[in-house]
Amino acid sequence: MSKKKDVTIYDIAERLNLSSSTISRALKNHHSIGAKTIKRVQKAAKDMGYTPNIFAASLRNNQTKTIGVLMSRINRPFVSTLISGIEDHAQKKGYNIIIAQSNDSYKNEVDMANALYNSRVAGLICSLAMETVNTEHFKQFQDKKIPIVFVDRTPSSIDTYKVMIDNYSAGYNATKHLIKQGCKRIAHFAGSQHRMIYSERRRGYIAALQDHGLPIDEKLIIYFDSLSSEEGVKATKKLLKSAQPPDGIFSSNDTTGVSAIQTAKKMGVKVPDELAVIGFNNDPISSIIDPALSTITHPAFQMGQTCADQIIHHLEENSEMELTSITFLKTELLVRESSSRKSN
Amino acid sequence: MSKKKDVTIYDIAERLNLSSSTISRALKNHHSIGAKTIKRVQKAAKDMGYTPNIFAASLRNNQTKTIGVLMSRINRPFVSTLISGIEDHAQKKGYNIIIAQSNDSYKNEVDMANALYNSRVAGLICSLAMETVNTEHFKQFQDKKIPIVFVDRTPSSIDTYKVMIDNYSAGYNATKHLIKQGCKRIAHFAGSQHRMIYSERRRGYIAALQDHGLPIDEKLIIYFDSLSSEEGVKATKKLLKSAQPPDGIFSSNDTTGVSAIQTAKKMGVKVPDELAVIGFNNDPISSIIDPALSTITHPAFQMGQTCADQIIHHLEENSEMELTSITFLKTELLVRESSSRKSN
DNA sequence: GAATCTGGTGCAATCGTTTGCGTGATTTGT
DNA sequence: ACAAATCACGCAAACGATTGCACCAGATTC
Repeated sequence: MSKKKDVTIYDIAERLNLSSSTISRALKNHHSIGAKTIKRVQKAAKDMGYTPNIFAASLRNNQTKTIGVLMSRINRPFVSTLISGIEDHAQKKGYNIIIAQSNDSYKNEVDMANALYNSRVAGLICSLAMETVNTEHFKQFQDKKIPIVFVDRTPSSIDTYKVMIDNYSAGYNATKHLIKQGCKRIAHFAGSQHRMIYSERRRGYIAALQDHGLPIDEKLIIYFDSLSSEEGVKATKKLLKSAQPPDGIFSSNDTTGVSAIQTAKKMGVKVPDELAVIGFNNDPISSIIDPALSTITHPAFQMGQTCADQIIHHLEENSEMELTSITFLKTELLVRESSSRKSN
Repeated sequence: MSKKKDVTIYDIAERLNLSSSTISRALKNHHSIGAKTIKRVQKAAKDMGYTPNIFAASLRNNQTKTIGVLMSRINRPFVSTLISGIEDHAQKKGYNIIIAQSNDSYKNEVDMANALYNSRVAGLICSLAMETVNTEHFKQFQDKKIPIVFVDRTPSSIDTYKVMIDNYSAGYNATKHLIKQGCKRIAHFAGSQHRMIYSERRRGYIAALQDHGLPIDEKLIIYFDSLSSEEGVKATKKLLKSAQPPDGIFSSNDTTGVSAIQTAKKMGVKVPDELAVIGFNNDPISSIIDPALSTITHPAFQMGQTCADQIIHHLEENSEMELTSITFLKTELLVRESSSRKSN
């Protein structure tokens, strides 16, 4: 019935005949408080079931222990694992995370960024929506010195913390691997070129072809809007039906890579012998498809941890200077059947 | 450099020669404030870039617009989609969600529950860890009248909001489907029987067998700890090598269902003709495996929305009475090749 | 013209923590 | 033994929004 009032430091103070200031300090082991007093206070606090009121503290200090996380969509293997990593590290450091998703819409991203700003998060971890070009909505954070770390889908227009993989090298290696398998006409499933992760993968693909004396054929580069499975099927069909079909595909994600395999099989094209395929991300589906899809592995969980670490480190060291840094995490080429030609 | 102070209602008051109370009221369209004043105030607020300080408000009102979400693991298709649904609805209603994961450990669940409690969330949405038996850690929420909705993995020991599917019927239907396909010896991959969702699926399985005059063979029921793919492979091998191998498997999730298919294929057992398989959840992998895995579909996103709706509705209507209700969402039998015998 | 309303606004206390500064009491140094 | 340093703690003012109550001018009523 009666809403039990929470116990406050005043209640403890009264019980112990001390002042609230002493309680406050004792609770945080302040050195100016006697050791026995600290003991007494902490014991009393526990006994009385004291819970600090974070609102009062946040109000007073004008800061929180909450990190905002803004992603395109939560329910994708890479993203959910990333978040899992963020949560893991944040939790260990005593931070909460509050999450929001843009659904890859620019408008939503802006709205959510504003909402997180209004929630007065201590820091922000963000992966851009597919659509986003303008990044004005992040300026408010910068103005208030709220650290931002962009992860995976990073903007080139903002200098701040970035955690990413070397998409260029990954794209290069994936393509090179196909070349080594004997592919001569390698197609590329490219994502939105606004997003650096995709343009870099494409750049790696191009460079690998060039370095190995293969021609660049723009007809072999298919640009996707969302890299969805439907798009993958459509593109594969078109490619395989064309006059000079490819003998290899480097796909910017696993979803479309899997679609390529499925479509090829349906059309009677042998994978990997007539068409070698490699994807990107190492999603669960990549190991389930038959033949299993070769891919590039992301250390998603670790990326999440790294993001959280960067933010928290910045917050705690209050290093106003080094507001920018780019961390690259290792990727690996994971060769499976979809690109392993027996002849090799 | 200089930390720009946030603009407060006092700043607006000063600018407009009004009092802070008037500003506060005008900002919420309080009826006792003149219409022109409201206009002026709101315009000034916008112009000055006013952002309400949620800590001050929360402190004063002793309530937040934040919902805690406690899940086993975030990076699983079902869970991440669920969260996506929660976020979607919460956002529309102006609530934030803060998430935590137990990693299916009881100890973590307790810690996280406490952390969320200390964060003073307005409500809690939780899906129990595999291990959890004791639910003491939720009592504090109940004592403070903080609404809880359990989703999917619900406890039987607490009367509160619950959002779930009818696992009994789903299990019954899945099993019945296999029977209709001509299966005579149907195995069941069962999850932890502490979790009602798994015991109910098992109960449905048993009932379906009985209703159709098939014997119950405990040797055909395999109890899993985590329903992981490794466990799935092991169990399938054992079953198929046994003296009387099953001709059908009803698996409590898709992960082990897929493992069963893979293992059967590897062992030269034809799916579905020699072994029909049906899973649960409709994870992405279920449609990728060849033959595609029949399964039971969960409306995960909608479940998330429903959870958020229940909490928020409770919060806003302040209905102290109806503290309990169980919502069942529809599941559907999704028949794919892994259980479609040609003869039918 | 006095009394009563009413719409519009201000006063001041409150929520619980934090913290700069001040003050007694005890210890140290010489 | 006395000044100085150290220790342990309390006072009181913030932090920004909310809200019960009081207040006042003008409108209405008799």
